[in-house]
Amino acid sequence: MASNEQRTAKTRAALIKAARAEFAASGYADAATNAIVARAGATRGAMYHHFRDKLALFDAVVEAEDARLAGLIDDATVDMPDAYKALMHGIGIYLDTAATPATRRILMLDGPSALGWKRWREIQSHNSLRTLRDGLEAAQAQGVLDAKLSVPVAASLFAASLDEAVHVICEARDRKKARTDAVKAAQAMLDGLCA
Amino acid sequence: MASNEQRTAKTRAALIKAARAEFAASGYADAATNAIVARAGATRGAMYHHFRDKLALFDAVVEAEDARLAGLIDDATVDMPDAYKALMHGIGIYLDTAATPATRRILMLDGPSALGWKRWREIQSHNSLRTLRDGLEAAQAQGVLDAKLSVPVAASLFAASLDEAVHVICEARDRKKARTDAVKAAQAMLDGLCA
DNA sequence: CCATATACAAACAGTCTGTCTGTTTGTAAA
DNA sequence: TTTACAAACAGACAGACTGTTTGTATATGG
Repeated sequence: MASNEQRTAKTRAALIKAARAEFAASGYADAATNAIVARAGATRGAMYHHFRDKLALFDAVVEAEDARLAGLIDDATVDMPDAYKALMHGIGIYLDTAATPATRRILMLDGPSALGWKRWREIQSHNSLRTLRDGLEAAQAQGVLDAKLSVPVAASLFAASLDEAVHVICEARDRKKARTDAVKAAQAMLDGLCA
Repeated sequence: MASNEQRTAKTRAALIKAARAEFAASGYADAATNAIVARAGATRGAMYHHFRDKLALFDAVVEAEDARLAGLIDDATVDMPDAYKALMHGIGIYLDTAATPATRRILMLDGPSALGWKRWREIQSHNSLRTLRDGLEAAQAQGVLDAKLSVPVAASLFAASLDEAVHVICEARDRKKARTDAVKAAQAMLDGLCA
């Protein structure tokens, strides 16, 4: 009927999707593997066959989530020659996409704590953080960004303030106003990096 | 012999101190209450008498830790009339103090995940984040900081990049160089807020 | 068709949290 | 000072959850 490859792909995908929902709803610590496999229509046996442990499953979810984010940003900025404009546009996409409960909880709340900062940043380095680093590098090449700055460090610090902006926006009573304030502050800081 | 008040103070202090060490060593999730009370020379019964649950104990540890941080910054900047200089000096203190394993793990890794971003920021709002907000407000009053920016929002975003700087410094092979790079980027962003 | 590896199922042991019950110690009024 | 009560603490217990282990079905390659 189904080849092993197909079975594996199907089961893994179902588990990751279910895990994403469960981790988003309960947080990493309180998400029971039982609830995950139930939602996926699988068993714990299958889960522990495909993933070393609960953390490995979470790792896969984080990776998928951040890759999705990076894809959205890439698509939206791929044909923007002006580095500064592309950066500001990418920031907007990031703020709007990451400000969903699931992404926020998984990527920027439980991610660093569960995976450790190092592994968490390593995942982002290939995905969402890469888009920002590429943007800053382009800006530096165009002479917009201060040549004396370390791009990786500046990208990390700036990315962190964007993550914080997501939290600020999500918890604000007036999200619209919070978003404008946050964008204003982020732009000011970006301009500072460009001085 | 010992009054109830004294007993309570002694036990609570011992528990918080032991919990700090245990949370720092194992992280919030993997720190067993058994290990905490053993280190404190107490029992789980005593612990659950003084704290609603493990999370309440963690909350107390976070609060104490952030208060300590704020105190250090306050002391170091209290008699600096120039707002900008005080900010830069405070940033240095923050980077050096928060870059210890215990503070980093408890305050900036497990804090947001375990307590939730809202509660975590609420604690910092009274302590370390307050020192930064006060500094930015003073800068705005002195006409240094852009008057159009929302100080609370700018403080949050900037604080997040400082937290990130701590991670970057701690994980870098060359901490010295990482610190200079981070300070450079942070100063550039601060200057952007001042433009 | 057979032997083996892969995919999955279910029971099991160990750990840990929060609660409950019981005991000791302090406090305050009679 | 005795007595009644409340606070501080100790230890046992139940429930939940993770990771492992053992067993079974399905696919794959010879």
